[in-house]
Amino acid sequence: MELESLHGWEVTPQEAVALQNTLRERLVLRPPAELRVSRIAGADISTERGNITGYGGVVVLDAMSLLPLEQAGAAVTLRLPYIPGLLSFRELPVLAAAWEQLAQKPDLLIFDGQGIAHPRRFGLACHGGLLFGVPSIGCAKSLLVGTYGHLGPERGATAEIRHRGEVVGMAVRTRRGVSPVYVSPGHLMDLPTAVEWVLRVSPRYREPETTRRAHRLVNALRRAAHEPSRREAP
DNA sequence: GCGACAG
DNA sequence: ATCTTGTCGC
Repeated sequence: MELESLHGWEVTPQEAVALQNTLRERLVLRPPAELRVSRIAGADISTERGNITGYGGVVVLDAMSLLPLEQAGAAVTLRLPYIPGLLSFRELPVLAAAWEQLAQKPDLLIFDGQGIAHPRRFGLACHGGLLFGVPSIGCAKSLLVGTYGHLGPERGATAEIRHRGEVVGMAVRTRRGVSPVYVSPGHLMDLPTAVEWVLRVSPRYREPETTRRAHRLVNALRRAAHEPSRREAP
């Protein structure tokens, strides 16, 4: 039984921290031996300034062609503000609502945030992978913790992210001359496999195609709900 | 105590 | 993350 169901996401920041320290013990930082990725997905949310409703979405792509196969979206009232280190408690309720609508779950899920490159080694991708029971990767646009050394300018260049003496992730250059993305394992995943997949799904742009598709979906959902649909006008 | 701080 | 116009570069 998931601890989340016991608390129903109604947690204080203090309880959330305690929950992270407990759930972290369940992480498996190694991909299943039989892992075969044919469907790969991205998840993201979008909000308004007032921070009342969160629009979340998951987009599933064919792992080879990177073409969309299925997508699902949801709108949920956010319970927590953004608190560094507790992002999963803000985003997962709405992402879970979208995830449950998928007819066919993906083999791998990439989150827009950290995996174990986190103060308590339990970032969004760890929590989400564990909650959904799916191999997951964290791919963030900036660092939450840790530092890294020299990174070559060419696509494919990498540099280990270290935090408290441990390698927790990798800075990965997905496009020449552009700032890197920060990759770390979520659940049922290891760092080399995570880096390999992020590069594979980011053939042209800085961010993974999965993340880009999810980002576009949730922004469209938010605008459709906020902006009066002003289409037909005789 | 002071600064840092995914989205 | 969101709010926003123009602007620099391939």
